[in-house]
Amino acid sequence: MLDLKTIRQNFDTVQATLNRRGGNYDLPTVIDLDQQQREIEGTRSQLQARSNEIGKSVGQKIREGADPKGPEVAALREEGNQVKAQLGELEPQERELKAQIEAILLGIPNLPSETTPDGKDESENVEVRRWGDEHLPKDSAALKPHWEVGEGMGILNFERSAKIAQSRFVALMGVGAALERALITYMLDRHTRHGYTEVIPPYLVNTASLTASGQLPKFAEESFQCKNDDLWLSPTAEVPVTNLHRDEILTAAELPFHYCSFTPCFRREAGSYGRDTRGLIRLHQFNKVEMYKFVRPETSEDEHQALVKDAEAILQGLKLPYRVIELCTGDLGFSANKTYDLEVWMPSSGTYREISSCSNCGDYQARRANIRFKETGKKGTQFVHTLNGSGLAIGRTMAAILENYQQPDGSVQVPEVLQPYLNREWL
RNA sequence: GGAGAGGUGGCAGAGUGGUCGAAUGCGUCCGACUUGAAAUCGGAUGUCCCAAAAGGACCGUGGGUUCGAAUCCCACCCUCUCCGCCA
Repeated sequence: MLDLKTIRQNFDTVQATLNRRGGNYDLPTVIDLDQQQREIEGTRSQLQARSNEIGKSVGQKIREGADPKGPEVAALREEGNQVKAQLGELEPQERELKAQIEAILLGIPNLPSETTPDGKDESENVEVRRWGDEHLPKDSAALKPHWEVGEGMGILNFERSAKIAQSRFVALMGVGAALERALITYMLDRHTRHGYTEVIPPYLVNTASLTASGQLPKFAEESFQCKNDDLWLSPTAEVPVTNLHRDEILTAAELPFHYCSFTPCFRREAGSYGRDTRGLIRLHQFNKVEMYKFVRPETSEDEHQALVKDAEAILQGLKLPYRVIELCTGDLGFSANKTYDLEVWMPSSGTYREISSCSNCGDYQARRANIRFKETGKKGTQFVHTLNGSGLAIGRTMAAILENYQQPDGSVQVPEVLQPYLNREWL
């Protein structure tokens, strides 16, 4: 959520920065409503002050021995009732205005960072670097797509999953399930060794949590909802982990918090009918290891770079070729001010596919979630900065392994770093 | 699912109609004592709105009673304990 005070004081700058994303955001209305609200608040708080005064003096008079039913007290009561009647009109107006402002603000995305490149859509994203050209498979043309490999080996089963649930689900069988588990463990082991605290959060989250991290109210159709309860299936560990510290005041000394969290993720993928219909790329349920940081504002840019490196380390460990893309303003996610995507090489299609997205959300989520920190000895509080990044999406990692480690004879080699976890060299 | 208890400041915990934004303890900060530290003593210390003063809001949430509500009434949410069931 953007800071109302900032919008008020730097209207033109905020509007211009927001425009870099494209799209239309109704800031003038916010300002207008805010002005109305503040006017009413001024009047209301004066009336409130008078009402408080009356209340106090009634009490005092009675204590001093005035007749509670006498004319002196009755006059005050009468005035009190009048003030109250006026308040009764103003209060609902003010509440309504505040609600309208809040509703609009919750629908406005984060401001892009100054360093985020301008662009209208993903075609204008900027490649930052590539890694692992020496690991590119030799004869890509002969390689099969990962679903054919997996189904051929009997480790991926899409048909039966459609029977159990729907399309866009998969069952992992035998060594496929073991590979999934090995990847999860490998990633968590690596991140915890580098100072991330492992978290297994609830996979069902309430409306307040989804609002805090930015999925609601705008993207309700993207999440699965439990009809009988105020609960949704979490679309990413980012949601529960953000809310670990919702409505908390942390102390400066305990920051930063670095978390890593393995969770299943559930997404309706509404509006992506027909895209990536085969394979592991776009499923309603997938596993992911997420990294998440709560940091002091002045460190967030460095923490962001480090986060990307931590995600890259997984791909490098697996020797999977990838490139790093910086998203342009038009492709930036709702809560992010700056995002790097990691895209892994998929030989069967000859393309790089997103396997990790590492975002700096600045204080945007922290405002929505009301997560602040306090400097000991200093007055007041500040919002923390939050960052999140996949480290990595497990299903897509498996897809990349099945394709990149595929041999001409159809067998698949196990990446070296996973061999200890799987106790085998070949799938 | 049945019965009961409870939600108060960073934490613990008092407060059952006005003098309560809220005792006390812990924690934190400043100072004294000390070579230094601990202990001890003195003082300070909630958050939010408003540019700020003044003022206002906030004792789970939302309503109600009252001149006046942390305190009384209603509804809802959540937590805990016991019983039952159960991974």
